[in-house]
Amino acid sequence: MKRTHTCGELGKGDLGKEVCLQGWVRFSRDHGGVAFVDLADRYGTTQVVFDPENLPEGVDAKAIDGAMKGFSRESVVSVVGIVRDRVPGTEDPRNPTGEVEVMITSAEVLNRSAAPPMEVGDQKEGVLPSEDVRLRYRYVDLRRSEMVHALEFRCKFLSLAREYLLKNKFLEIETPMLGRSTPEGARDYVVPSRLHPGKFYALPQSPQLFKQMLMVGGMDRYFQVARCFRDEDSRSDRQPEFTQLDMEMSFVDSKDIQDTVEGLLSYVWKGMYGTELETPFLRMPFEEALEKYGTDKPDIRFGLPLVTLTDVVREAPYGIFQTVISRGGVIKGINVKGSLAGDRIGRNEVDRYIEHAKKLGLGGLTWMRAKDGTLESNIVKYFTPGIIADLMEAMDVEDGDLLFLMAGPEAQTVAAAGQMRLKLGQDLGLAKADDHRFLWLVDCPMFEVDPVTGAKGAYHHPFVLPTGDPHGDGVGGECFDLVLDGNELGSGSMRIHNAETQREVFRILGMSEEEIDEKFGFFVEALGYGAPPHGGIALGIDRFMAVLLGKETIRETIAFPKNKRAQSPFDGSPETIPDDKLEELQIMTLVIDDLEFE
RNA sequence: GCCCUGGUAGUGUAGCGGCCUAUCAUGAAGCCCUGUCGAGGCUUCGACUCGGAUUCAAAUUCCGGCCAGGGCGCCA
Repeated sequence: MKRTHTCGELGKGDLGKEVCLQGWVRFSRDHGGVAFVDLADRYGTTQVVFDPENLPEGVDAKAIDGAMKGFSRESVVSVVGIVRDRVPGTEDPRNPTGEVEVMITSAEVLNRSAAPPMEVGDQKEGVLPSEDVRLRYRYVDLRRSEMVHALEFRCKFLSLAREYLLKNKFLEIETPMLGRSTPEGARDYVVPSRLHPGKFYALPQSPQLFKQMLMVGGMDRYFQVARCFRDEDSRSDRQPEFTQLDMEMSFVDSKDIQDTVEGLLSYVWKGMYGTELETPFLRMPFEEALEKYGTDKPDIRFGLPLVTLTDVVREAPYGIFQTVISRGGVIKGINVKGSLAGDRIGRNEVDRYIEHAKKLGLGGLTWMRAKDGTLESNIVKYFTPGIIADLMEAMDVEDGDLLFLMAGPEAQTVAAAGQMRLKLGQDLGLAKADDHRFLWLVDCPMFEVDPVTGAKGAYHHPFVLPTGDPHGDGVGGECFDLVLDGNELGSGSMRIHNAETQREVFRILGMSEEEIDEKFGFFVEALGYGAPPHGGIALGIDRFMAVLLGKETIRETIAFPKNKRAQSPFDGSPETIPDDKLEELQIMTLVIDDLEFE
C-alpha cells in the first residue's frame, strides 16, 4: 500500500479512516502487550500503536508483532492502520498530531537502519555530537527538526525573494560557471580545459562582470541565486562555495537599489514572520561606524558607543597615553554604565577584560570607576581635576559607571575597541537573539591604502563609481553595505559605466595598459557600446540565514557544507584523479605520494 | 603560514601522576512489563587520537604528529 498521509497531518478530522504511513522509527515504547512507535518524517511525528487486545476481526497480530521486531531506531517502515482517538488523558498537546493515534493493522519494515550515530529525536535537551560526526552522517543529521527547519526557512526566504523580484520586473538569468580568472580579489577555483591544454577556466567569485554586461545588454533588471566560489581559508561565516542573491538594475541611483532591497526584505519579512519590517533602515556613514563602533559592520542592537578621548587626555602626564599620543596613536574609551551592570563588574572580571584586551593586541586596558561624582582608579592621580571633568563629560559619566580606556596605534586600537565593545555587549547580554537591526553603511571610501606597501586597493571592488575625481584625496565610492546585527550581509554600489573612467580606476590600482587590455579588455570594451548607468547589490544568503536562525555558523544553513579545511566529509572531496585523466588534461602535479616539491 | 581550544565506549561526558580491571548518561543486545510519548525495571556489551620522552608508576606531565573547531593573515 502507498502512503496516504505524511506523519504530520492526521488529526481529529481523520478519525476512523484507514491510513498508510511511511517514515522513520524515532522512538518506540514496548509495554509487553501494547506498543507505541513514534513514526516521523519531515512533516512531523505520529504515534502508531500496536494494540493486540483491540484488533479488528481478521487482523494477524502475530504478523504485526513479527514485523515490529524489526522496528529498530531510524528504520524506515510502513504501517497501515485506523486513525482513532487517544485514550482520554493521554493526548500529547506538544504534538500537532497528538490528539489521535493510528492503530496498526499491518506493518512492514521497508529498510532496517543500523544503530544511528546520533540522537535524531529533538524532544530531549539534546547533546549533539561533534560537528565532525554530524557532517559525516549528514543524512541522519538532516532528519533532526532543527535542520529541517533551517532548510525550509532558507527555501522559503529565497522563494519569497524570488516572488518579490519577479513582481518587480527583475529577470532571473543564469551566468556561466566557467569563466576567466581575473586578477586581484580572492584566489580562484580553477578548472582545466581539455580542449585547450594548459589553459584554465575559473569558477566565479561572483557574477559581477556578467551582470554588468547584462545591463549593457539592456536586460534592465537582473537577479540570480548565484553560487560563488573563493579559494580562501574558511571561517564560521564563510566557506569555499556560497550563495548570493545577486541583483543589478539600470537607470537607478544608490537609493533606488537600497529601496529595492528594503522592499524585498519587507516582503520577505511579512511572509516569514507576519510582521512589518521597519524601513527605511538607518544610514550610517563609514566614518561614524568606525568612530563609534570600531568596525564597518556595527551591531546597533545595543549602545556602549566608543568615545575618542585622545584630545581630552592629551595633557595628562600619564606615561602610557603620552607615549601613544606622541606616536600618533589614539585613546578610545567605553563607558559601561552602572545601569548596564557596570557597577557589578568586579575586580576579577576587570582583570579578565584586561587579559582579553591583550589578546586583542592592545598593550593593556586602563579602567576607572565613577563614584561620588569623580573617578577612582590607580591612575587618576595622573589626571588633573580639569581633565577628569572633561573626561566625565566626554563619556557622559554618572556614579556607578565603569570606564575602559584603550590606547595604541589608530587602526589597531579602533578595531580592538570595537571587539571589546562586542565582548561587553555579549557578556552583559545586551543583544537579544530575536532583535534584528538593519543598517546601511554609506559614504565608504573608494580606495584603501595598504599601510605597508602604500599601494591603493579598491575598498569594495574596482567597478564602483567614484563620487568624484578618482585621483582626489580620500575620494568616496558610490557604494554601501547592508549590515545586520554586526554582520555584513551584502554590499552594493553604483558601477562605473564609462569606459575611460573604468580604465582610469584600473590605472590607479596599479595596472598597466597592457594588463587592463589583457585582463579586462572585453569588459572595458563592453562599456564603450552603450552601457547604461547601473548598479546593484549581492546579499550573502548563507550568512543571512545564519543570523536570522541564530546559528553560530553558516554550515547550519547549508545541507552539505565543507569542513574547515575545505573538504567534503560526505564524498571525500577533494581527491586525486587517475593519471590517465591528468594526462588527458595535460596536467602534471608537483605532489607525489604526499611529498610536495617546492 | 601563525595563534588559541579540544580529542576518553556508537554518542555525550567524569576522571587530570598510584585510589582506573576508567565515572555517569544515552545507545546496542537480551529478558520483564497492556496507555506510553526522552516510557519504566533487570542483565550484558562497549572507550583513554597516534608516536616519542619523563617517571618505580602516565588517560593524567612534557615534546612532536594527526584530527576537529575558533581566530589572525587572507577574503578586489
